[in-house]
Amino acid sequence: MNLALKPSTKKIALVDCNNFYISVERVFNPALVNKPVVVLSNNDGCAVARSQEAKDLGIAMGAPYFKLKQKITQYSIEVYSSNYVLYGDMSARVMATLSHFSPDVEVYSIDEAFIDLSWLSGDELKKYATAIRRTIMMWTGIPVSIGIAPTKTLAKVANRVAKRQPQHHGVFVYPHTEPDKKTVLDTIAVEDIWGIGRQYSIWLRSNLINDAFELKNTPEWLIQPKMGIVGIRLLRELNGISCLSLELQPKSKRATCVSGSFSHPIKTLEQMKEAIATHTTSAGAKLRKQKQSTTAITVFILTSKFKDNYYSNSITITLPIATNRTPELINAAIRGLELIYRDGYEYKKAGIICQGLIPQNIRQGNVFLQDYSSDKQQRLMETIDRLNATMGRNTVFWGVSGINKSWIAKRDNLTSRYTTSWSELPIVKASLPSD
DNA sequence: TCTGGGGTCCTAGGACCC
DNA sequence: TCTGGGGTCCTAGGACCC
Repeated sequence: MNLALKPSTKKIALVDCNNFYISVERVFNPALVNKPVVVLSNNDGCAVARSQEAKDLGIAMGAPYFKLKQKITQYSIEVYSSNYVLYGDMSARVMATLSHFSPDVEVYSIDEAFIDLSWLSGDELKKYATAIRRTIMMWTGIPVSIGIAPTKTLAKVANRVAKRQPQHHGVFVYPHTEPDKKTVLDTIAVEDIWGIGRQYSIWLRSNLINDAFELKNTPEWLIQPKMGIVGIRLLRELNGISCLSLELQPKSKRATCVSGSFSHPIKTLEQMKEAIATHTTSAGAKLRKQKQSTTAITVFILTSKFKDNYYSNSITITLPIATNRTPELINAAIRGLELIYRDGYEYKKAGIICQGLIPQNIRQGNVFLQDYSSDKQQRLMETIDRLNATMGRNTVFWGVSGINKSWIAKRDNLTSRYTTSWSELPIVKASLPSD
């Protein structure tokens, strides 16, 4: 047998926060416990998180808000705009808690982490994971589910079992014997496997591969032509052969994107310039925080795809020198915008993507241009970032970004940033019992 | 009136080079 | 009829994830 195909002996745990955004809202507003709650996407567009009670009422992931309004009134569903500052801060607390339990933590997303527990014996796993779960609840108030298996893909499967089957109390260890594995994999529909999305599940089902057990036993030659190397890896992971290792160092980003829908359509170039300049300003701040510079900037604009007269366009501007300075970025973005903007359309969304990111300390000189490194410009950017960090976002901004910003996204039901803003600390209202 | 945002990886195909 | 071969780099588009 090929050495690389040896079954994994690792014990990988996937720790996943239950209904994360909802759980965060509940930490700061316990009255929401046991009630149907929905959190909306940016611009209050559609439902991105639902409590179990809301799921039971048939609120689908991604359902547009305007289609939900009737149900929301009918069942008194609580609705919140997404509060990413608060969710990000609570996420960091959960991840910090995990690092007390394993030296090897891969933060996979805002609400999930893979951790290595390979040093534990099979018998100790359940007890240890239960302790993790209890500690996270105690320190942060967030409920989690934990699935443990020899590969990441199987840990995802185990996590699903932990979450769906209450008898396991939120912790499930993937079994060792073949019949037990079959029992678990039989319950996982093919579209619920990590890495199988809409297109692949349609194809798999048309080939009579309907669940994880059937996929596990499909020969590689059948999968390869359609799903390529990704499919082969997935198949092997299901068979206990590790193809995806733990990524302990966060990889530096290859691209950074800032985009957004408008509260109402933009119909003039002037307003669009404001929007693009605003997004570009955020992107610049992101790049500087990541200590990266960009070599190219893509501008894109589009109208609603749900309406007639659809128009979308994009353009990529290559920068003569990699930069993360807002004025240079805005110049390039506006230049791009002017090339793709057409009058007579109602634009619904716009954004920019910075690509070809490189570490900001590597500065590739261009012999035709003077190099501006480490001069007043650099100090100016640092000062602006510091002011905005300490005195609030947009304390200092560029005039071209506009002042009114009537197009800015809606967030009508926003909770406070309880953990990161002194002015928004939770208020405890105490009243003395009257006799 | 109202349909998210920010990412990753992989592949195919074209341009270009020797 | 014939159209080198091998390699790299870049880009666009598809599929997926949370």
